[in-house]
Amino acid sequence: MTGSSISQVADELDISTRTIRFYEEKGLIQPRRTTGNQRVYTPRNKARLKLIIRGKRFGFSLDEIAEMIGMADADPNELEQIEKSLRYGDAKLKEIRERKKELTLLEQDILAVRDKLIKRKMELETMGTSTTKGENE
Amino acid sequence: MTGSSISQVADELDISTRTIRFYEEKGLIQPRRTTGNQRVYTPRNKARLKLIIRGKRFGFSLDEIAEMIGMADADPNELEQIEKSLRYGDAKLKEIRERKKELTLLEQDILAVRDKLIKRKMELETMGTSTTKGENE
DNA sequence: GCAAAACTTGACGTTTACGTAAACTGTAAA
DNA sequence: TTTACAGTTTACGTAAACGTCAAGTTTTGC
Repeated sequence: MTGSSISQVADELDISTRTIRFYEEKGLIQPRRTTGNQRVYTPRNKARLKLIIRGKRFGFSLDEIAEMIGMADADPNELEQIEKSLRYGDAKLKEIRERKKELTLLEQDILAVRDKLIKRKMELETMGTSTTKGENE
Repeated sequence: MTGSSISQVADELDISTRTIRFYEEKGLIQPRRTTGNQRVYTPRNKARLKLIIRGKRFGFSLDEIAEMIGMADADPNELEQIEKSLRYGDAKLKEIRERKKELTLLEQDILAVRDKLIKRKMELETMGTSTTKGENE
């Protein structure tokens, strides 16, 4: 129930301790401290870090992620604030769904190239060593 | 059949001309030139740019994208080269599929936050104006 | 209880991905 | 042809996201 140290978390999530501290500087996480002032990470803190990393992998900037998280941390007593957060979250969800579609497009782009390469490979294999330059498109 | 100018492409793809020239500097595109040395972009060039932009949205660095594109440009006459490209492409496909899964996780993270916010909102609404500070979890 | 390992806060350095300005050239319209 | 706009290269500037010391503090293992 003690929680993890910063280097344990760094190992676990495969990021540097500097990165973790940097995210804290930016206000993305607020781990507790020991009496000796060392950072302690709960599972919840780790989940938050995972979310950040995940967001980053999709090209979201830390500022954007901060907003997403700001959403999570919004003072839960201000109705106005909650509604703003909900709107922001919904926009992000829409964006995420669009990216899913684009990811499929990217996948198809690569599959198309792959198909061409495979066809060309088969040609080369059945054709023996004759060096015919196929058309370029 | 003349192709587009750099600013036309910039408008079309919603990026700056600087960005387009920068991608060229990095070797990601090679548009033809007019007799007056101005860049001319074919639909194929544009498709390439779209692929770059798409890749960027998934957190791929320009260097990584350059590698992907290198795959597409591999000399189709060298069997060895083709096989290398295929392996590279397959690796990228695997990566893309992993990202798809993660994207779903990110979506779920945000949905979870959303649910909490909605619950809290309903509490506030039914509860009238009493300012009770709920527990923080 | 003491050295070694891990942690702390600065603070400056580096890379990526462009922005921006300068100084010049090509192109289109009146 | 001149004028104005679009394009070209070169080069310095910058914001984001960390990397990398340095110098001191805390924790841990013997």
